[in-house]
Amino acid sequence: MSAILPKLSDGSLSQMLADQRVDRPVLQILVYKQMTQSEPIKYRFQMTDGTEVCSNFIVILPELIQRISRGEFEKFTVVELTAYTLNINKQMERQIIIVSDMSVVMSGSKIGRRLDKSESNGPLLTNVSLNTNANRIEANVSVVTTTPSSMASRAANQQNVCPISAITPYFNAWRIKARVTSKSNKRHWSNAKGEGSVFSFDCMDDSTEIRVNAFTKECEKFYDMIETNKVYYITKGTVKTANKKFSNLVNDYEITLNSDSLVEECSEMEVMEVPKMRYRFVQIKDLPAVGLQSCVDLIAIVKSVEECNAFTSKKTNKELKKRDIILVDNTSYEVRFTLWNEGAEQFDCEPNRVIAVKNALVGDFNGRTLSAFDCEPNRVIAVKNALVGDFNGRTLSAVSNTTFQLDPDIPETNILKEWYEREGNSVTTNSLSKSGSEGNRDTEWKFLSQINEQTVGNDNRTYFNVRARVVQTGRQPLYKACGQNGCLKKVRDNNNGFYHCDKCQTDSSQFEWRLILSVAISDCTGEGWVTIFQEQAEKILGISAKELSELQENNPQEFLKALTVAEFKQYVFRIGSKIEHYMDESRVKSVAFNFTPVDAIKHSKQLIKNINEWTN
DNA sequence: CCCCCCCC
Repeated sequence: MSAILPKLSDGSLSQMLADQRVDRPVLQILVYKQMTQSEPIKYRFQMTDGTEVCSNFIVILPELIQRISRGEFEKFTVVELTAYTLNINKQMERQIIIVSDMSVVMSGSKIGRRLDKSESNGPLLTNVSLNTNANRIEANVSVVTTTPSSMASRAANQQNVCPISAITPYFNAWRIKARVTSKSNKRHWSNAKGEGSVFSFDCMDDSTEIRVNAFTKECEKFYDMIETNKVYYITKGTVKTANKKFSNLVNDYEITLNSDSLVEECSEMEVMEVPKMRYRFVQIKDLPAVGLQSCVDLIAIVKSVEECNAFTSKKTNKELKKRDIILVDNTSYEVRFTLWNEGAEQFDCEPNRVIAVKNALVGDFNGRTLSAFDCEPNRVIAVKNALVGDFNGRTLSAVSNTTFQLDPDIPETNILKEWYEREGNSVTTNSLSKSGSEGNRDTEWKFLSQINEQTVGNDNRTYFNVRARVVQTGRQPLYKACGQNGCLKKVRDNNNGFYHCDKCQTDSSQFEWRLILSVAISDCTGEGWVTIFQEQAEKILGISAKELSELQENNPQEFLKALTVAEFKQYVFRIGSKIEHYMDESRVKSVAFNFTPVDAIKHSKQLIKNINEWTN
């Protein structure tokens, strides 16, 4: 092998395990495997620094797991650990290294064997001193605990901060640095077990989000201190399985503060790197595929704002206030979004602004609607965590942790504004919030094994909702189409610079790249192939047919990467199936008409019910 | 150890 082999950071493992911070150690992967079948998926890696071997590298972050699925970290690959955290697992009495980011230095197939010490980089400190980026300086200073300075204490603060996604009930040495995205009111409760007060807040870092609860003593201690949008270090607390009844965040766990808990506000300097807000936007058009009572985030134009009305609930006799606003996005679909009580009174936004909503509740009154409860309206335009409901269609509601942002500083805002100015303000929109049964709510949920000649109609398409994982994508999705007068027929290359269309009977030097993508999808009962056409194919791959064709011609590696972005992700697909008869057999053929990524749907009671029915 | 996610 003539290639220059990468140098491993010899000695780094013993330092790392002794809790001495090593910045960006270069290690070789010897083997890895998936730890459990259950969610969340975790991987355990065995790595070497040339001398020592450690089998306790754990990968939890979805982004990294996706890269594992794509084969990026094959055997013998040399990687640089760009972010890791050492944790002492008390139950198992051993150290675990949580890897939250790593990059490939050289692929395993190029190296082809285990590297040993003679090929490593010699004493580690030499390696460290070669580099002078900010992280490295911090890493070095943090070891010098005998000479405290502001630098040193800041470095000490940063030390052992782990991503929220690494928090599980199985170790308690975590320390997170997180932004508070919403804070509840203080509530009093009394029942058979006693009485007390409680409040909760949602925290976010660049890995994920988590709900934090504080009861009675901790409620009094921390309620005034916690402020929305501020960043805190939090350490010590009881980690338990999240109660989905009270939380709509995408996290299996939540934290309850206890008497050992420490909460410390971050200095100005330190808050910068914690993201302001994380969204998983769903398009309005796709709301029908979203389960009722789910929560979604979306970004939209505020088309109109109705009056705030007060009325008395017939069910509870409670005095309620509500305000409806109409949201529209560049799918040309609109939905009604209902704000409640203070949120309804205080909402102050002229039409035609862009709104991003986090955590809206999806319902179905006269189509799909969104609603919000007692939310503090910021001057914002993105909705996070809207709840999907089901009164006569689909609606969106805001719940207590729903937030919005007006004209958020993200690329989607400009895309929407441009669309609205160009055509959106004049286009006829399809409302998901009107009477009738449009949308997918009447579409039956099926497992893949249930889609067969008994369930599929003979002549027309039968529509189903399925939740499935993409396990493979076809490698030849592009074709040259005629493109004249809306003709999308495949053309034949005359090999003289002209392309012949059988349908139009023309030869033209022009053609249009189009997509017919085949994907193999799988659920817990079976698998099958579905066809995805142009617009939906561009959407699932996140690239236009034209851009993809350029990659195909100029960059085979990037082409393959672009083709496989959807692999191993889960979606809810709305598919149409029909039986096609051939000479000696008949086959069920399916087309995916739209889809929603499952991680954008959060928890859906409909899906959970469906799965429970199947498994019981 | 706690909240109902409300209305048409």
